[in-house]
Amino acid sequence: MRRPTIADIARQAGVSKGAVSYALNGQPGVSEATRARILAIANEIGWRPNIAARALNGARAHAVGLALCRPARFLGVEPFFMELISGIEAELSARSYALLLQVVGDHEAEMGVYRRWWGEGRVDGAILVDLHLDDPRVPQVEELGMPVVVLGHPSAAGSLVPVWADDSAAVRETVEYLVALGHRRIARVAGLPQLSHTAIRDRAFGDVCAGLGLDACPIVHTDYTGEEGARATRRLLSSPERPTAIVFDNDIMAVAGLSVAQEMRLDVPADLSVVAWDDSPLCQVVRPPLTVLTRDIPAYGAHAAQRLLALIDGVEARPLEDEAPRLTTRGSTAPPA
Amino acid sequence: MRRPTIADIARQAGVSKGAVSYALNGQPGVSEATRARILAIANEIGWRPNIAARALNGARAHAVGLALCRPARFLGVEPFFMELISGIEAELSARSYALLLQVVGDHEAEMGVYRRWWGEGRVDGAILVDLHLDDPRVPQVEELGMPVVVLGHPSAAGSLVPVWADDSAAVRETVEYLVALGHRRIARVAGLPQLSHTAIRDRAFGDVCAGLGLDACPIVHTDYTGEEGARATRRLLSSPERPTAIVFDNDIMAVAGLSVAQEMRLDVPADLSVVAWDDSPLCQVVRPPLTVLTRDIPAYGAHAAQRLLALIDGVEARPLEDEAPRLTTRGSTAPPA
DNA sequence: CCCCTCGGCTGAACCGGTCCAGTGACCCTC
DNA sequence: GAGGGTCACTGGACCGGTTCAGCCGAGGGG
Repeated sequence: MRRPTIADIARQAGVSKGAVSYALNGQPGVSEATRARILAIANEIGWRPNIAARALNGARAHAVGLALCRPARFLGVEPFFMELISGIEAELSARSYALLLQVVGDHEAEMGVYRRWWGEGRVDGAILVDLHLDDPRVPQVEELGMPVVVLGHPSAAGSLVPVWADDSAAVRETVEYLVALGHRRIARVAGLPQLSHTAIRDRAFGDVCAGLGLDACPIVHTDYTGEEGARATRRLLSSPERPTAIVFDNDIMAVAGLSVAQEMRLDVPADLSVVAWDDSPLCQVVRPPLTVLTRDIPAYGAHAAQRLLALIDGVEARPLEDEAPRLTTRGSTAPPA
Repeated sequence: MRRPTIADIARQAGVSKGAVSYALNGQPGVSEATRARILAIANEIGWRPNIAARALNGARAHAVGLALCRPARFLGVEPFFMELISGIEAELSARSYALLLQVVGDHEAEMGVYRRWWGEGRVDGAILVDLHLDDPRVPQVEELGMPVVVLGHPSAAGSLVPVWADDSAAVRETVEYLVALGHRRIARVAGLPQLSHTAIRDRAFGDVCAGLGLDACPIVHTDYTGEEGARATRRLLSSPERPTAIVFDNDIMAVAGLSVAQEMRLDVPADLSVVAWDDSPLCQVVRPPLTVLTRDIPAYGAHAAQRLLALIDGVEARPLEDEAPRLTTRGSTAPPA
């Protein structure tokens, strides 16, 4: 059962292919009566435009790409990506754009994917995530000439359109809140040090702590996994000057840290306050529920998709600073005992 | 800067388009010398085949679709989908197939997506997940004539190619293990009752409990969220005949249940044993670490992708029963006090 | 009444590949 | 040395749309 084409419609309607094309695309050149007849036939025989044929005429591919460059076992852990994707999706599907997804092993493979997608005309643009310091992808993508929106701070985005949130403000809010509660020894269990947002949060953390005249404010870097989060927490809590509050860079490490504290017979929040970055159902089911830095991740994705679509349409896409993460206090933070 | 086409290569090599096509596709019809020359030129100018042009010749779209039909906030929670996707991906990208992803609100929208993808020639096939009892998508997809692999039990897959795991065996293994430990009152906190795998697990649970002559073995249905998992656990633990072991249908509910038990001053595993379905880093960071039913989810996705690619290639794709989930015991299960 | 305009439509080129029929050139063979 | 076969390659149709130039007829203006 062949898929119907405009030639089939043309034959049935007794007009030319050209007329059918005009009718179906809402362009002038056919009378209303003919247009209605053609639309009725198209509808009846279940015609759909063949995107390949459309794309061949220099038109858009009506798809954008997203390549994720973290090992599968890390990806699954964090709700972040799934939420981000659903936000991107919502925006794309409203405009009938498809999302091409690929999980890659490293940046080289990721660039290979972009080159292929772009070269084959599969996508009209892409969204770059997890920016690194001096990210090699930025100049390479710039050279490729593909429309790209970057999820990350403008300082690392080169000439690409950035969509970002003010992590520094969030760090400041958190530390100031903890200090207001009476904490003086605050630690940070951070993610991968080569990620640009890790660096930004690190610097903000250092600056705020110094500005408030706090004692040692150690930062430990991890790979975002529960195991490393647990190990980092164990180390921090075993030190002679153990912190009374720890800020974690994601939820799974925060939960792991919570478990470690309880294992070490420390009461949370009396002996240790815990803050997690990014809210997730997980943070609310553990006891005590975790104080978190909340972001609207789907909105974040949606905004990136909007900017990308604008870019593809040739509209000048301006950088977008999204809402800064907000501190949501729950049971895991309190004045130190 | 226009993308190079085979016409450009032909001009530079001084041959016809046809010869270039043969050379680039490894087909006979050109001498090795000419082929080498053409490949060198193609490589030099960075030529990539335009998939639209290829697809137009009745060739494959070289993409498969996956539509996920759960609200975004549920999707993010479970690592399942991300792991599944990365497994599917690994198989697809090895064959240079792309994955089209869409998050939809309901089955009707999902069918709309499939109709569009298939009608537009965007995909060569799709993978159907989260089968329901009497799933309306099955007959509709059959009618569409699109190659489809179903992740779910053959009994619900109609004429579509199923890839599934023996959940019944996993349920049996779990209950028998708990009974061997000395448990007599075992409960199950299940997922959405309309899902076919929930029904299968429910039935297996009932059968095994009855077969072993156990007392009341209640089943509570939820929407997979931590909140409902917590509520279900609270209800079960408040009943006069409270269970000494609970088997949860996912990890987040198991963690929520664990928290509820600890809140109610019940010791896990002394007063209550907890088993989670699907291992995830989460299960290992909480205290005690959870006994789980482990599946190799990426492999599951990879197998589905393999079957789908076979189907697309016109090879008869046989149903595939994947490995049954294995019980991995950790600290959350023990003989009842 | 004739010319001009314009709406409505046709026919064909075009996008970038694939693939088939056909054409020489060359070699082998009887 | 004529006939047949193979090899290497060419030219062009084709896929399913879009788009443009051009054509025809009706209606309006002078």
